[in-house]
Amino acid sequence: MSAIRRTARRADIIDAAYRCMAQHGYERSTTAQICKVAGVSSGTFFHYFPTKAAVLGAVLEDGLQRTREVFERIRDTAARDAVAALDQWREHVLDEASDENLAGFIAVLGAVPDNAEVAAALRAEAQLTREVLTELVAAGQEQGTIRTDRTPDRIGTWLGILARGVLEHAAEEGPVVRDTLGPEMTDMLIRLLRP
Amino acid sequence: MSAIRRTARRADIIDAAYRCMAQHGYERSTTAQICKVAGVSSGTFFHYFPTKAAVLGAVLEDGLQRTREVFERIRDTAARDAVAALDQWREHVLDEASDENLAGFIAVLGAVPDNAEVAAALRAEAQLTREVLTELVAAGQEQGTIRTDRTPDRIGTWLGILARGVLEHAAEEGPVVRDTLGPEMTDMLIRLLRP
Amino acid sequence: MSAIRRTARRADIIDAAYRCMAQHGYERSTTAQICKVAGVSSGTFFHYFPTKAAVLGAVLEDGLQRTREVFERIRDTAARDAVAALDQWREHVLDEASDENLAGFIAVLGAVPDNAEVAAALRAEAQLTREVLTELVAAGQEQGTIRTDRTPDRIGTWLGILARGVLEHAAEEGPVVRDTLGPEMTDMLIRLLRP
Amino acid sequence: MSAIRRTARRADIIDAAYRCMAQHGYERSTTAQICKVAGVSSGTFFHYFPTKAAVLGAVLEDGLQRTREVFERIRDTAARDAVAALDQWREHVLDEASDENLAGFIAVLGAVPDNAEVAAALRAEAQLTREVLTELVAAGQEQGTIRTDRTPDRIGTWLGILARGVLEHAAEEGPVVRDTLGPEMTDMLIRLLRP
DNA sequence: CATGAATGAGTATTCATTCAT
DNA sequence: AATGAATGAATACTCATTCAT
Repeated sequence: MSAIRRTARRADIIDAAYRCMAQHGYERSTTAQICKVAGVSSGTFFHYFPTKAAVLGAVLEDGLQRTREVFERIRDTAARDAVAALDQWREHVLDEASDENLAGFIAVLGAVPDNAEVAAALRAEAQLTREVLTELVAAGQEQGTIRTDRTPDRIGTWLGILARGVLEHAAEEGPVVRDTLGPEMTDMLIRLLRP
Repeated sequence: MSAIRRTARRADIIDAAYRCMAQHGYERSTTAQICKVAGVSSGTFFHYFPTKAAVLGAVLEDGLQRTREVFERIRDTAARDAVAALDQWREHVLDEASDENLAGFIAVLGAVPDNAEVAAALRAEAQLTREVLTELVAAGQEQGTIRTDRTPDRIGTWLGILARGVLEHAAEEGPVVRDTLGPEMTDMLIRLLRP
Repeated sequence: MSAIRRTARRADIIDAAYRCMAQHGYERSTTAQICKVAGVSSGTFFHYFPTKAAVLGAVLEDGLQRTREVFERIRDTAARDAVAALDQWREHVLDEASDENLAGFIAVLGAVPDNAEVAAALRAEAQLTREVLTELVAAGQEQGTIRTDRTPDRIGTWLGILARGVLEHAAEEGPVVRDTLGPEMTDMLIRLLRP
Repeated sequence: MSAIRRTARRADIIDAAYRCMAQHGYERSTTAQICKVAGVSSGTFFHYFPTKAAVLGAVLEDGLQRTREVFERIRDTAARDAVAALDQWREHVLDEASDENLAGFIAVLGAVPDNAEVAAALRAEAQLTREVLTELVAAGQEQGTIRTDRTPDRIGTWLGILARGVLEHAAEEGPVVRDTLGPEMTDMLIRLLRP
């Protein structure tokens, strides 16, 4: 069997797991259900992943990969123009909040299984976010567009808190009205960060 | 058996369920474990609660009761001094974030079981929070201490978002350092809300 | 529920497991089958034993208990009359060889699961057998009825080997014809042990 | 592909199965594991053997072949000198007991799958052993070196029992100390068989 | 009211075997 | 001939819930 098809199967399962867990949480998503959604047999499921927790790990790894790409671009922008980078980040947060599945999926992460891979992926994501935001704030401070009465690290932390709040809000309230939240968030950021 | 003892038993179970679920999530907290922590038999457990979901409902109801009390006081203060009320609310949020169990428990709520009682309690809590915050902001606007370029409802929503972010942050990072987060939050609120 | 009934249930399961495993071996005896034979549900099975291996452990523990009783009597006899004790032991071996289930059960023990309890029980049984046989031979040597050109330990070892051979023979050939094997065994022991 | 390579593959699988089963028993040796040890894919495995039981059958057939060769030689010797043949047989038993894998493999045979081929091989081995030993004893009786107060068949049976005991002993105690067991066994045989 | 033995549907996972490439 | 992806029946074990005592 070709490597392409093999990858496709794997991706199907990851995708199915993502959707199931976003809707019903980790524990209530049975492997049988994921198999059904992915259109594979239980045997195939365990051919690709040793345990159910491992698929969650793969889902997170996948998400981490996408986050890395987005943050890479934000990082590049920040070096030139922190305000523009901030706006990119804001768009990214709103994108996530608008993705119905993702918003639901975040909730899952409150009750993760004891699994090294899963824990590692979560830590990596948190670490990455923290790093990039801190860097972004530091750049803004140097460029004179962001207040300097707090350390980049602390301001970055609060940006993270804000993002989490928006995501949770979206998970609760359903698909967030982007047109409302977007401008409001811009306004908030200006007030919070201006020198 | 006296009504007092009956109530005590019930409270023991609720408390045990709260602690178990805060630590391991809803699904991974077994009734057996809750019974053990509460010091009762499974028979007794199901004597007081028809299902496992019902205990979660009771836990939430309990929390809602406490929230009501806190918010009642905040409401009273707001009528006279919205800024002072805001500070009370901020304290309340920090209290919650500092309560290790509660921070963990919030995470649970991402993956709740299909249960009318539970859903109702959650809705009531959200509704109450929204109402009080909106009211608080409206009062502040009238008193001239809060910006008036947005509706009380929208500003209230963002306060809610902020609170959720802090709670989630606490759940992830462990017991939050109050001394750091507290002043920063005050600063944030001032920047966000001043006219 | 009374302690008596509780013990009875446990005993039922142990007995069922013993019979199933004697007939089909450990791996091929499913818990479902054992439950059926014992007349209990799977829930009850796991209420009394944490794992399938644990029942095997209990079966062995049970057998060890019976072995202890038999060997206690043999030990007592040996102090006075080693030849008589030897005959008691021979009877015991033939009893075991005649028990169709037991003969089959011995075979199981070739492929035991990795389980501490099981391993311990097997070791205890082997140890006990070795001890008693060694003691018996030593007594016979003192009483002048057993050859003294080998150590009690070595002679005891060969008695053990003989017993294993008889048991295996019985497991293969079906219910052993006691009337044939009995006298022959006496003859063998005389030839092997006389001074 | 040449017949030689074909045979080699087959032999590899048989050898791998032998080693796996000797170590973990029949049920606990998975086809995947055997494939890995043999260095072939599952497809190849099932190309050469229709079922897992069939490989066990082949392993036994292989062993039977080797047994035949040994016994052929013993048979030849017996016609001239039963005592010498007995010593050859004793060496053979000790060889088997010293072979760590074989000793372990014997244990497997307690829990064999329901399979005609396997059963046939086992029966053939038992039959052959019985025949040769009976013949050997008969020759010894004619040569005046073995007691004549029992039939060759019964004496042969006891020799078989003894061999089984030694094998089981080896399986339990690990690699048997040949230097100890060898002379002792000679001594036993002399005592048991002399006229 | 309190207990804990009993239940059985449900779950993750294993593994011999098939078959398209 | 050789591969290894795919299958799905089978299995040990969990856990919310019931009910006789």
